[in-house]
Amino acid sequence: MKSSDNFFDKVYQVARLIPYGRVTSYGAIAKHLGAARSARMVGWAMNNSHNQSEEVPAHRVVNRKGLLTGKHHFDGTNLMQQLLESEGIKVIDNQIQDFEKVFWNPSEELQ
DNA sequence: ACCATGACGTTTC
DNA sequence: CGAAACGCCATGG
Repeated sequence: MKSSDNFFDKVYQVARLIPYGRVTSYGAIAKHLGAARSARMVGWAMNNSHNQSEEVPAHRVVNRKGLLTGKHHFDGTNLMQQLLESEGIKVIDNQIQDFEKVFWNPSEELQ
């Protein structure tokens, strides 16, 4: 356990706030946390999300292009895609369709 | 303290 | 329009 888990904790909390059928990007979360240039850290936090006691919907977090870059880190190869499709999100070849439509901006939606 | 890595993002060629 | 390089920042060795 780290002392400055605050950053990671924030990422996890925001990730859990993602509504059903919606997705967000690492940069959006990072920006909302005040670390717009730490988008990579958000991804790193997701990598550590398995360390968290509570489950984190990391499958709802993708890169700015709407590409499931992190699907490779899931148990299955297409688990992430299936989870998103299960929520009504169209995913083709690791690419989310209508990404801007399902995009969830924490800074705006959460206000 | 320094070097290497990473589920990103933006700019440049 | 597509690919590559650079930048940013935190964690680990």
